[in-house]
Amino acid sequence: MATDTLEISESRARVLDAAEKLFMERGYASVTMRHIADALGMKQAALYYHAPNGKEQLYREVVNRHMSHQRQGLEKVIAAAPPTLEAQLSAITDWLVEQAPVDLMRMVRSDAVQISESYAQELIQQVDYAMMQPITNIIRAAQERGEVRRIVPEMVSGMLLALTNWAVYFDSTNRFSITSKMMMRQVIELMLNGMIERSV
Amino acid sequence: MATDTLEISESRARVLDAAEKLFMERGYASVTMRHIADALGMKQAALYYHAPNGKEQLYREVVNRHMSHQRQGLEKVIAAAPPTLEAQLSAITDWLVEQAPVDLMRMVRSDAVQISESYAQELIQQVDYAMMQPITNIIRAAQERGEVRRIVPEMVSGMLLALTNWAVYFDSTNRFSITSKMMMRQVIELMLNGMIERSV
DNA sequence: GTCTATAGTTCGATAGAC
DNA sequence: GTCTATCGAACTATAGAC
Repeated sequence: MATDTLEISESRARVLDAAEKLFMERGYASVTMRHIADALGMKQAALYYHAPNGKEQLYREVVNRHMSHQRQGLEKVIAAAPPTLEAQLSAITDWLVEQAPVDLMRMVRSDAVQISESYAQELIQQVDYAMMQPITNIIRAAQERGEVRRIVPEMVSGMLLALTNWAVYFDSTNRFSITSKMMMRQVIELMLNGMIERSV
Repeated sequence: MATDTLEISESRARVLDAAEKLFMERGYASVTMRHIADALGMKQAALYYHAPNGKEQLYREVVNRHMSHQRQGLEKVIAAAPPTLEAQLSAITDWLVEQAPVDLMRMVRSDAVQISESYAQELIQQVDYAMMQPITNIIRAAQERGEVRRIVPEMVSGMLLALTNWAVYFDSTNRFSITSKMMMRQVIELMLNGMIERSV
């Protein structure tokens, strides 16, 4: 995968940056090659010098680079975090909200599907490897330390990804005076301790 | 709003049904008037007899009807559920997963935005009124009964919507041998009691 | 590397016959 | 109510000058 991604030719990175920003914000169908070219300050046809294989392949390369970036970033912040579950989960959600907002569900169910059904499956695998696995691993480790109850760890990591996406979206609607990062701290606290009043 | 929605002329309902199914599955931009006409077994031009105000207005009417449907359904199942928090939350998620899968985040951030920025704001209001409020109310009631800790209730209802959307999506990827309804039961149990091992 | 020009499609929407 | 035919706009992509 991504033989081109190895050559980060500076100008190629600029193209991928502009394409990523637009694809992730508006979705595959809504973004035209003209939009991307405009963002780069060039004409639509000139973009085909940098993306000679067309829009579809450009989207694939954007996703490949993004998932690679996520996997590396997650592994890095997890390794750097204190070895407690709450600290690690906070480090993860901090990292995720700092990245450009990504709607994983829309990517799989709307964007990837209109490229091809098989690509949607491929994207699911990429998300699994790049984003789910690193989180699942620390949940499982906490279970083995006896800190966490018997719960399917993949369920928890899926929840965390879904809730982070939602927090970023929620923040963008300006309904609360709280940042998405702070909101996720509260979400983590809630997931760890539950909603139920226990003061007795 | 929705002066036309009052006349449920049977054939109009068929058009809205077909449009809703496609819009909710693929998103506004990816669905063409031809797709909708095909689903109804008619030619693309014939669809304009039923939707004379075009694609944009058709989407708005689909959303209006859907939100009205959600509000009525939520109020109904909440009223019918046993007066305990867990039973009411389960009734809510049961209802939500039984409906056609809806990606609220994509609707606001991708679909509505390309109609107009102001329509995106309007849709946020509709989601608030139709889906957030009914759930927020029962969280707040449980807090007043002393069952639930001091948490912003809107945060909990937002989480529940996000997680239900995610569970339906997750189920559609066929990764677990568990239905989204059962998955949401476990999610509710986790949200109530937390992940932390308390056996001591 | 970027441009103009344009081919080839597809889309939303309208006109008019039946 | 549904059809055929078509217009104008927007999109992907290519060709070729500079």
